[in-house]
Amino acid sequence: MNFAEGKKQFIQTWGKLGSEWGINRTMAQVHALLLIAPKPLSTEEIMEELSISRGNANMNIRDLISWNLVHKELVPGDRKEYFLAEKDIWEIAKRISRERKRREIEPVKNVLHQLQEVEGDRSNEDVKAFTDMMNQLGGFVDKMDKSVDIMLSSDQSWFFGMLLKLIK
Amino acid sequence: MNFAEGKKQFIQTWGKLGSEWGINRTMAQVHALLLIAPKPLSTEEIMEELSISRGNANMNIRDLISWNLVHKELVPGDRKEYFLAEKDIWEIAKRISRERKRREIEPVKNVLHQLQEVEGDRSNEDVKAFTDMMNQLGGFVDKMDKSVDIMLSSDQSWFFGMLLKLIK
DNA sequence: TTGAATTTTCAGTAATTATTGAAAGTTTGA
DNA sequence: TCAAACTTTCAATAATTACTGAAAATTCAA
Repeated sequence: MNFAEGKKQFIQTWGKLGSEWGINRTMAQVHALLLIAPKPLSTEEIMEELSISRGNANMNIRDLISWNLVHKELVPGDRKEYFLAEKDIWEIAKRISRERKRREIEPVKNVLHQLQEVEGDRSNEDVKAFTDMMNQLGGFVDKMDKSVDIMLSSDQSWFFGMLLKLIK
Repeated sequence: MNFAEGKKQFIQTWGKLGSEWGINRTMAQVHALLLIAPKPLSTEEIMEELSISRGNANMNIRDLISWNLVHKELVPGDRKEYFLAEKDIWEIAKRISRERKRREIEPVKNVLHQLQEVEGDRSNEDVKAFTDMMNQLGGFVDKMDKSVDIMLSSDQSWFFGMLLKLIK
């Protein structure tokens, strides 16, 4: 496979993976493009490479910035903004984890804790089943949340070293 | 909060979480309903509780079965099929992980390995950046994949015990 | 200040994804 | 073997999500 084909396939694959995990396909494609770019790219270049409109490019770049995966780069003597992606994969994983935790896990955690306190006849089997499940889920989400905290304060080799040390 | 409100909120919350993670909202809601049901439910009951059509209920139940999260239960002397969800949260987490690994991670892993072999001028900075990123991503996905394997062969208390033992 | 360059917004539209409901298919007891 | 009970399929439709492009807002050099 040559470079041009490889690039195209990477952008496609990353976009598909993103959409399978609830991330806008185009945002993932912009991310893919920036991940393999040796230099910062302008909005124009991103529009051009992915054949998307200015509005679309702008919104998805902003979104990537709000995930801390991309930042602006200012080139002296140039009015345009350029964009550069974080390239370290462990750092990328941490930033995605941090945002998903904040945006999606913690709100659910709070709801589950609320739901552990529903009032109702404890001898009623529906209420019993509900409360049991809320307790189980609440406990699990708490542990997941703490696991993410550990990961966020680790470096890659320590983290995987610990996790994988028992492979046969 | 009373039971009826709590149930409604749990179904809503689980559906929202699912959709944020790329899972059909209704499938997640059917799952939520079955998770808190003390007995197997029929298609009719699911349609009724969630106000969805027969076709929709049927497709999402099939989907949950294909994820190994739900199975059929046959009641002697009854023609209808009833559905029961796996209730153990660690088992649920494993089954979801197993399927996402199989359906989404492994295909990406294979593509990334392919992409590590793109032909091209190594002195070209675009090619260099591309290859470096494919190597980094390939290595990372391999480690994630192995981590999931460990998790799949662990029990909950061992897994979290190991992971959380270093919390200050 | 001014105005050209650039970025952002957002109403309208397109594309994608999910749902309905009725017809076709299957199963099972008599 | 029949036919009622039940499940599955899928074309049509609805709902949701994403995208465009032009206008508005912003920035900045002169």
